[in-house]
Amino acid sequence: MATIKDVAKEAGLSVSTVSRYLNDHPYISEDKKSRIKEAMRVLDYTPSSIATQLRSRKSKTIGVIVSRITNPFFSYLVDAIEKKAVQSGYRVLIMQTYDELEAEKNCLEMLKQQVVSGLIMCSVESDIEAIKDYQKFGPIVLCNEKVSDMTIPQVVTDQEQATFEGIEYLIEKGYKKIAYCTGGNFEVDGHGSTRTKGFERAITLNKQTFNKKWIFQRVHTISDGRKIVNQLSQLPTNQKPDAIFANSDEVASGIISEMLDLGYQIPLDLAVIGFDNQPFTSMLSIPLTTIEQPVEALGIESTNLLLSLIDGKKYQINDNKLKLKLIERESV
Amino acid sequence: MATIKDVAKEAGLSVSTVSRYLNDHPYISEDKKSRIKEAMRVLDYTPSSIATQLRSRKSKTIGVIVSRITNPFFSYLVDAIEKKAVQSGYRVLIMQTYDELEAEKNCLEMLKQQVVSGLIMCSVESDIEAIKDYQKFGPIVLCNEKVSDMTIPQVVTDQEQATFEGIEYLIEKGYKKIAYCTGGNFEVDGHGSTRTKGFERAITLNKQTFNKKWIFQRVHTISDGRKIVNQLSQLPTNQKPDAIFANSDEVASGIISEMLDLGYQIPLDLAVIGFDNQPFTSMLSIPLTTIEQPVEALGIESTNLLLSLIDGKKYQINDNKLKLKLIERESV
DNA sequence: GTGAAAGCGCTAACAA
DNA sequence: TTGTTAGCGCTTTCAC
Repeated sequence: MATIKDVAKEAGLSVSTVSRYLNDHPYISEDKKSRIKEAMRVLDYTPSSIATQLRSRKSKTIGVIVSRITNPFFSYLVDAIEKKAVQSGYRVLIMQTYDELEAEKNCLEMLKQQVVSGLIMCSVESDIEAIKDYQKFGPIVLCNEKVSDMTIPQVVTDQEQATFEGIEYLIEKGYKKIAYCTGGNFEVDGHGSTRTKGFERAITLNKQTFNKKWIFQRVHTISDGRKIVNQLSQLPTNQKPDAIFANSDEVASGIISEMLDLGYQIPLDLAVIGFDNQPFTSMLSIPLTTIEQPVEALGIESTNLLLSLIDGKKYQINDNKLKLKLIERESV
Repeated sequence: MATIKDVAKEAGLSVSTVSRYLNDHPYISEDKKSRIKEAMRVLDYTPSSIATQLRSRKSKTIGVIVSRITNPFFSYLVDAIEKKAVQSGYRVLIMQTYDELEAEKNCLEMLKQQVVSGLIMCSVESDIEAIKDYQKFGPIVLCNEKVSDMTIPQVVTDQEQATFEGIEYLIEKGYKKIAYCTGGNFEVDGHGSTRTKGFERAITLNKQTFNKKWIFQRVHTISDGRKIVNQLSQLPTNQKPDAIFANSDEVASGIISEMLDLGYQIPLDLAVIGFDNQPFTSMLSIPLTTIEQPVEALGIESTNLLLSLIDGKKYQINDNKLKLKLIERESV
């Protein structure tokens, strides 16, 4: 591989002139410019990104932390982030945690090791203080994860309110025994707790029955959804919920699918409301009623915010498109 | 940020000794080891990955090229690749091309710039010679993309045969006018051409009608599937196909969904066979008959192969799990 | 066992 | 406008 030194020699110039050319510095004569260009062509030269990074102390790579890329919500998020980042000359390192704290710590280390110059966390397992510890190594933006500490930049929607409205929608439709699923832990702050607050507010405000057996924690996949139905079917008939709020369309479709397999009817035996509005949900055998997340806007705003932070600039998040929306279909 | 120099000073040793410790060299006294460990702890030291890379000339990052991460086939592939890579101490840079040659070229440049030490191409737009040009900068593995040139390492399934069997399955079921979708160009070699060969072989062998109007090229998404139905409905009744082979489950579900919206029945008015067996396909209103791809095995084998190549070792691909499989459901 | 020193490929003062 | 030079943080001879 040719180096900047080879190019300088070939062009009969110094490395600094070549470096200036590479970095679009002013004050280079047209004559030298063309000699450098020619030398680069002859030697098939490309600057070593690694060397540039070491010297200039910036990596032009951002890291994106997701729990599972196979969750369509995350793949659409990564899609939006990647497009925006590439537009701005950045690359995207993708890191999956599978909800494991240890894995997330390793991702945060990437910031310390200067592998990435910034981080977008689309899922978070660590507590706030742990994340704050890493902020000194580079900007960290939380995407779709709300924390009360406003010193951590975050791009969020009002999931508390949307969940509240989703639960009220069930209540208005006449359902009285509402089950609830979360990806995190019900009592503990952290993953999913914003939505849980909305759920509790709606239940309390409307004086609905609350039953601990109707709460499902740490559920994520289609298969988790199926398991919920199996647990539900153990319950005595008078203790069965008549509706369930699922924390993702994957969980919701697992629930519906298992219910149908067991010969039940949806929404007659159980109304199901999902979260995300993933592309396939309108085509399911029971088209899914769900809460749409503005996934593209979330990705774009997070990336804009992070890149501004990397450049030490201010960025005003555009809230207009960060709205959740209830999509009424046939599962409720 | 503390550097190796700071650690050396803190421990009262030379940088070379610290470097040796970092690289698990033999011949360091236990005494010094603990002094170094302590100094690292005190200074909260982490080696700069960039500097290590520059000096040791290896990047510990692999690049993965996909056309669109939102296609579940690719997100599951990336999932498998990422897990395997992380296990081996590598990171994954994700790059989307959206089937654009220009974007793919930029990805290949990452290899030349030494940003990545190897590349897995899960989609390819460039011609073989262009890819071969980049092999001198690092190993490139094709994943699920077959080319005749065996000097390019590739991990593939027998898509020609699976497509052949898929078409024969339609014929056995009594369908006589079979339409065909491909992500690439029908006549041209390249993306999708292996499957096309299987299609042509089955049609010819069984003396089936072939109609150019039943061929759909460069289709990828659900919305592309819907458009196909719109084109189909322009055809005079006696020229309409009675079955269609879709190149992905996304295209297949778009076709089915649009047909149903238009009041047609599946498979009565049109039998549809998909490709991939994505998780949601069994839960669609018309459960999809499709060809399952061994996506996890493809990801794992590609990664094993690439990492071996990076280390200059041989790797024998394990073909056992690289089998395609027809999943019979209700859309045929 | 340990240290001194050269240098990976590049950028950016500082001089000229 | 251009060149000289000192590093960025690390690894790796080579000497002791």
